[in-house]
Amino acid sequence: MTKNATEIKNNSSYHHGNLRQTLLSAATQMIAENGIESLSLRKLADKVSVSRTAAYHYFDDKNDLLCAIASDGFRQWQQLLKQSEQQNQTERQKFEQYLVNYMVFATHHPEEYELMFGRCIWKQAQCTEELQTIAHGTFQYQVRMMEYWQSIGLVAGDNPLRTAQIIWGTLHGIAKLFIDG
Amino acid sequence: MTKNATEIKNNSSYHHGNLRQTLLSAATQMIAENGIESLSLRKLADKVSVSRTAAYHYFDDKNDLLCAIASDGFRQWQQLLKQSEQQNQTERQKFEQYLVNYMVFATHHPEEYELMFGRCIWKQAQCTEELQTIAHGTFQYQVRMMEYWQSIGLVAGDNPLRTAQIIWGTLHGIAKLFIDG
DNA sequence: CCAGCATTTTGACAGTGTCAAGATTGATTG
DNA sequence: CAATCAATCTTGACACTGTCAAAATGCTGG
Repeated sequence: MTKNATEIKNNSSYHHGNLRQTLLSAATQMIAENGIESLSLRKLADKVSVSRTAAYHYFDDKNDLLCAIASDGFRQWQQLLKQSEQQNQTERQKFEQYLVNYMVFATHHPEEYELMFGRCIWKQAQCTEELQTIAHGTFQYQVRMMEYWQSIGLVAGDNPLRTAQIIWGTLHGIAKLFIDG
Repeated sequence: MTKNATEIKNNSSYHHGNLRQTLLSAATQMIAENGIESLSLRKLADKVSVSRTAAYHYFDDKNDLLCAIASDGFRQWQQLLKQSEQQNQTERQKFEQYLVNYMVFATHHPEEYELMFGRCIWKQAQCTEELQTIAHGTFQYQVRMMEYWQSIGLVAGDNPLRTAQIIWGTLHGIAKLFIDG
């Protein structure tokens, strides 16, 4: 039973303290353990020792909660991108690290990855403003990296958007193959 | 209200006649229209004018029904593969047709495609024997095609399994990008 | 005609998301 | 300090879901 600081509950009080964060991290953990589809708001509430509808004060919806988790995932992932950009020396190393990072993230957090890129959120305009923004941001970030790599001739082609799309698609496909088998 | 022969119901009788096929095609249609997640056995039963648990005589489970639909999808797809192999002349045409067919199938039947390749079936051993067999078959079929193409030098590489995996992954990724946007 | 069988229905249960109304508490102001 | 208020959490309720057990129905061979 490992608890980090965000999961501490003020036991003695009716009010929780920081329920929103607690819900988010508990839900993320449950998803990582048992998959997205086996996460229910009620089980989540049980785990956090709170009533079944408590989450509705912080999230419109179950979908809204999932979007928040996915947003966190994108934040985390973008941080990973920046890291790999700083920790390596040659541009080629950075590019390779970029590819590797993608696969590592996807295979180490398969359920969260599925949540971020899978249909269950993006299908029909169920996507939060916030999620859309941050996801778009990370994609733009990658397009800019690609643009630079193409400008210095490290990657072939002259249409960074298209190239990024293809590479993303390829990595996504391979990652799914790895995950699903 | 277009009905094909498989959807005809023997209205006057308690017994349906060919409920299994009727369920399958009605479910396929509903999935194509409103997505996988909005298909419920009860709505399906309503649409077919039959009681909610009638399907359980033909399918163990909701999952079993989905697997049957996916199996049909694979059959249909494999037929498409064979067609493209016969209708074209040069090997290069055949290869290109193979790639095109994949994308056409994925973008024309996005929901069925999602069902076939998405997680909702393949996740945790929820996959039917039949589905596993036929899916494996179509994949093997493609590996053999790839093997041939590599043997005549049309496609680079000498490991058909690996190459097929990569191409599959790539196509899958790009298809998902097309579908989800 | 009737017994047995395949097929379909009814009843029931637990689980789910979600809304409306109430209960509790910490903070704010007079 | 006490009263009020707003934020926070809980209870009750509803419709919907998948699924099981038991009953009902109709077809079919003897």
